[in-house]
This record gives sequence, structure tokens and C-alpha cells, in this order.
Amino acid sequence: MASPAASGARSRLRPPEVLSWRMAGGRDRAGGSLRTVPGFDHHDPGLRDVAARAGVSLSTVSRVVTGRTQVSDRLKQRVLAAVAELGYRPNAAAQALVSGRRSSIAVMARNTTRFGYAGTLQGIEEAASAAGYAVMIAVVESDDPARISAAVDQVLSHSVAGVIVIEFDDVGRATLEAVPDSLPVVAAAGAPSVERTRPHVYLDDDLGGRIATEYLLSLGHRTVHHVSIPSTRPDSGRSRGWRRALEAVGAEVPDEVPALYSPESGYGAAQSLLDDPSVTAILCGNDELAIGVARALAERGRKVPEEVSVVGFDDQPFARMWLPALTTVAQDFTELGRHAFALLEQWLRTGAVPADAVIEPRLVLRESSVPPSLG
Amino acid sequence: MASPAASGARSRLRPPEVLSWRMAGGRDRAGGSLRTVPGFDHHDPGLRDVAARAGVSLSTVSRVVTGRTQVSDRLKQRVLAAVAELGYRPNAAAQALVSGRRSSIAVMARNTTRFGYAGTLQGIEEAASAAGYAVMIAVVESDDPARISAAVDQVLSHSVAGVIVIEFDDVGRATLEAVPDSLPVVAAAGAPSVERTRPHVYLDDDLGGRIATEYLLSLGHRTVHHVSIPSTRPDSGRSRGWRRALEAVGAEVPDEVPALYSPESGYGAAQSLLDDPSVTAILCGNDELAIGVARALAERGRKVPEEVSVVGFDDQPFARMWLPALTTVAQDFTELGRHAFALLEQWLRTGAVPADAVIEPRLVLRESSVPPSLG
DNA sequence: TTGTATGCGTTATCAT
DNA sequence: ATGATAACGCATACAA
Repeated sequence: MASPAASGARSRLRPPEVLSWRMAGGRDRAGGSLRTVPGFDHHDPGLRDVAARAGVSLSTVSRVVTGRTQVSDRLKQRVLAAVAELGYRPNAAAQALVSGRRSSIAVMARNTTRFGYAGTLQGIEEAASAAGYAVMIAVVESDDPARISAAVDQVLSHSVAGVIVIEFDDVGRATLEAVPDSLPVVAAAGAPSVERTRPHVYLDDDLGGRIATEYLLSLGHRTVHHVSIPSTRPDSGRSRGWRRALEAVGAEVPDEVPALYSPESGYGAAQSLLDDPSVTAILCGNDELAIGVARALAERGRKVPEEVSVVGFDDQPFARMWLPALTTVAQDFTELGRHAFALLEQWLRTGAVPADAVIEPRLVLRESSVPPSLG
Repeated sequence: MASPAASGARSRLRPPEVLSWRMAGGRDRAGGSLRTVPGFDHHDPGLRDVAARAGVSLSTVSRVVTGRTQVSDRLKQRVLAAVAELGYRPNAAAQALVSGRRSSIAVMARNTTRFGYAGTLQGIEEAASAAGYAVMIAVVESDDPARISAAVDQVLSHSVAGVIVIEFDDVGRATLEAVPDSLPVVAAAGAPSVERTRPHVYLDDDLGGRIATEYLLSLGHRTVHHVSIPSTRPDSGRSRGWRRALEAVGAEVPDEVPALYSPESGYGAAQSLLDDPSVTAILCGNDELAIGVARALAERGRKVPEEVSVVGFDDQPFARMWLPALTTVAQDFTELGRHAFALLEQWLRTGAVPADAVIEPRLVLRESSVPPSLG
């Protein structure tokens, strides 16, 4: 099953044809040899160079640099001095090779620019770099198995310590499944793990959809319409919470209006709701959808919130400044990312598979939602 | 000069204390040895394993895998089969170590979530992964030299082929200067290189500010006010274009109102403009500032665009759906990123330092800007 | 405490 | 065309 398609294997076996920068011939370090491009035959100083400079053995340098073994203060000082003078930097590739100690992690995601994805990535990066890990990012564009497999190969080739998959959509879900469990993998998601196989840190989208819907119902709306973003799996996430909340009180469950992520998409999706007088409240899958919906409403002359309440999801920066300011379900994506890394790091450190963790959504009441009676 | 501060040297010398996953003892591959955590003593198959499986020498496998030398079809097939069966993946660390061939690049940036930064990153990632490079991201939070130095060390430790610095702000500028020129570095920026030392791909922010201002003036506004984002250097970028355009026609140059990047920041900055009747047009450093400004205006009862025209920068997705739809200077950040990588890749391939390149801004006319007479 | 020697997975050089 | 073998830079088991 993990056996990659021929094309995938092919592509992954072809590293980029990059010219080596060490254009100087042979073994002469610090060479005065002729160089095509100035400044590019530098050998970065290595343990050996530092050792020579400090007049100690290579392994002594290694010891002070890694700090794993005791070294006399006298030598330690000499080594540290040499390190500073030469500008020595450990070679992570060599370290990984010899010790198996990996100092980078990978983040796999379908997208890195949309609000939630970018925020999660930021949280991960923040926590990872604070812990001394480098972050490699791999965007998986489609759920084409060959593409996914290529991305996974790319990541695994670079011997990362672990992987965090952003599983906000079906591509993320497929990616998560494609990563072999020969290394620690945690998911940053919108719902807990279904198969209970990989640890998940998740925003409770289901709960978010539920509280938003319950709030709208509590305002007096007979039902709540819903313009949705694509979901990770059928009947999951925000839409599921919306549906459950409606069903729980026996309210009518209107057809879900599926959209994508963009404002335009929301604008288009809203068309089907514009002329229906029973539409007094619309829950949108994200804030961008919400402003598209709001514009469509306004163009049709239906006032927000007097005639129709609109609620978003995410609490993007513009939501607070919108006219009217947008009621929305705030999500702490950055915290999600930080927490995902924390789990991974714990796994790495202890060797024990961590448990799922959840980040609670928070309903932020603003101007775009009011009781229907005001219409 | 490149000699790092003591603290910097210290931190960079301490790799994360990660447990090795090869918990199995000794040299026994494919071991049935006891494992603390199931599935984690796997040795990934190596050239040696493939060679054994295919019944050829290690170097033959290497040759078919790299494709650099001729191998008979018969052996090639055997090797390919073994590769597929074993799920062999080349070890990038070992490749980099022995051949100096690097298969990853690094992106250094102050931020990865804001629109322009995220878009640029996306473009880079897209192009890089298409070319077979992995992308490592390093966020540089402040211009504290120690932080910058630590980030640079982190990146260089991982033997990247080259670096792209997103130079949209002063931290980016400092970062660019901190990266040694022992490897190829290109900047993705908002203006051309000043010192002409490192190749720049840039969005012409100066031009963007100019065309937006000229447009507003052409509408009949006596002058244009300006709420600005932080700039890379004094009198640079968008603000500079604005100022130049005003000066060029002898229009009054109002005090620049400095802000940050957020809508709230724009809202706050706008306060000083609210009661000034001479304010009929406001150019904002980005779209988020623009909506903050617009809200402040609305709260004070000044209608947009009838009384005050508002123009943004970037063309974020919400700009088109704003009420009124936002006139703005569109920037192709993704293209900027793609182009930055293209330059780096060219440099890597040819060894020749590439020339600067520019991405033109584009003024998008929408509803938020009208002639002042309409007020 | 310090130094010497071995090998991590791969490419490249040298034979064959 | 193919197979041995020597590095690459580093951590570590072992010797001193």
C-alpha cells in the first residue's frame, strides 16, 4: 500500500540538478584556487578546523559543542573561543546522519495562505523554533495519490523528526493517511481523530457550529440557514454542529448551501437565499463567506442585521471593523499550532504517543446578529 | 563581523535533545528486537538494502537512482523493482554531506500570516517544490541582532542551497544583511536593492503609491491624505510614491499618518483625520488599514465615498466584497514569490548572480473612490 | 578527562 | 558497464 506509483518513485529519485558550490578542485581547503563565482568555494569550518584552532582533538570539540559529556573548563574555553572565531556552525545533515538526532519537523498542508492555515502554521513555527527545531513546509495541492505520495517522499527524504499535518480539509485527511507511521505524526484538525490512530489537536468545529446556531435560535429565529465551507469528511465540523443544534430543538433544517472559502463564493451561494422571506439568520462557514453573503443581501436590499442576521466563523481581523461588525465564532489557530507542536515534541521526547487535545471555540457577539423581530 | 554574540553561539550549539528513534540496539537491521514504542526501530531501507535485494552492487543502485551514469536495462529494471518493493527513499542528509548537492532552500521572513507575506511564501513554495526543492521556513521575530543571528545559524546549519529573504520591513532588511554571502541569497521586496549587492525581485511599491495618488488627484481631489504601514526604510515604498506624486504636481503634502498593519490600527490612525474638512481622499498602506479607516469615517458620519474616497493596497479577497467595494492597488505576491525562486534557481544552476526583476502593481478601480464634487 | 577509531547513507574515484 | 572503496562532517564506543 505504501508502494508508490512508478511516476512517483521516478520523480522522487531525481534530486534537483544543482551545481555544487564547492567548485574548487580537490581537497585543498582555504584554497586560493580559481573560482568561477567569487566567494563560493568556501568550506564552512568544521569540527576539524575548530579542533586544529583550539589545539584539541576533534572529539573534544564535539563534546563541548553538544554538551553531552564533561570537558575541563580550560579546554572548553579554548574550544568556545575557536568556535566563535571561526564562526563554526554544526552541520545538521551530518548530525542527523550519524546520531539519528533530527532537528527539523515538517508541516504538511493543502494551503498556507488562508487565515486558519496560516495561523496554525505560525503557531507551529513559533513553538518549533523556540524548541530548536527547523520547520519544513510541504504544500499538498490535490488529493491525487501521486501528488501526495511525492510530497510525503520529499518530506521523508529530509529526515525530519516528525510531521504535523493540517487536516482542515479532505486533502489533509488523505495526506495524513499517506504518511507512514514509521515516525511521529500529529494532526492539527477541526475534529478529533476518527480512527483514533493518530493524535489530534483540534478546534471543536462541531461545537462552534452548535453554539452559534443555538445563539441565533435563542435570539428568536425560527431556524438558521447555513452557507458552508468544504469539510474534512461528510457531515463533519461546523456544518454538523449547525445541523445538530437545529435537530436538537426540532427546528426546521434548511438545505445546506455549499460554498468554497472565498467572499465571491459566499456571494454566489447566497443568491439562493435572497428571495426567501423565511431566511432571517445565516451562519457562514467562515468570515469571508459572511462578507460575500452580506454583500449579496445588501445588493438585494435586505438589511443586515435588521432583516437578516449574519454570523461568521474564525474572527479574522477585519470582522471587528466590518459594517456592521461581524458576530463570529473565534478560533485560536495559533494556539492550535502551538499545541500540535507541543504534542509532537512530547512524543519525540518521551516516546509515548500523546492523547488528543481540544481548543475551544468562542462566540464573539457583535453587530451583525439581532433578534428577528427587529426586521 | 560575522562573529556571533556569545549567547547566539551558545544557543545554536545546542541541538534539541531528541531521542533517537532507532531504539533497537546494535547493528541488526530488520531486527526483531524489543521496542519500547511499536514501529519505531525501523531502519529505512538504504542503498545497501536495495542492492542486496536486487543482487547488484551498491554503486549500481546509486547510479540508477541518480540517473547520472549509464546502467544496463536489465540491471536497471531489477534495481527499480527493488526500490519500489522496499519503498526506498534517498537520504537527503547523506546526499548533501557527500556531494554538496543541496535539495532545500530557506525562506526567512518576519511574518507568514499577513496577506503579502503569506502570498509570497505560497509562490515560493509552489515554484520550489515544482523544481524539487524542499522549503524551510524561518520566522525572524525582531530585529534584535541575537535573534537574527540565531535564525541565520539555524538555517545555515541545515545546509540549504540558498535563501530567500522576504524584505517587506526593517526586520527583513536586517535579516538580509545578516545572511552571509557564502551562499546565494535573493530578496523578495517592495523596492529594488539599494546597495545593489543582493538580487531583488520587487513589487514596485513606490510606483503603486504614485499611481494611486495620481488617480485620486485626477479625480479632482486637491490633495491626498495617507495612513501608512511601517516601511522597510525611511522614505521608501508606498509612502514615498504618494509623496512624490503630490510633490510632482505641487499639491499640498499633508502629514503622513503612521499606522501598523491591522484594521484597528487604521481605525486609530484615522481619528486625526476625521474632523478635517480638507480630507477628501485617503490612501491607505494596505486594505486592512483601509477598512479601519472606513469604519472610523462611518462612525463619525462621513460617508465613503461621497464625502471621503478611500483607497487601499494589496487587493485582498475581501476588498471586492466590501461595501463600498474597495479601490486598491493590486499586488501579485504569488508571482513575486515564484519569481524570487526562479532567480535563486537560476543562480544555483548557472552560478551567475541574476539581475533584479520587478513586478508591476495594478490599480483596481471600484466603488470607494469618486470625485470630491460628489460630496 | 581526553584522544582514536568506526560508521551513519551516499556520491565519486578508481579499478576491472 | 559494473564493482570496490574512500571520503563527507559528525557522534560515540572504546582505549588511554
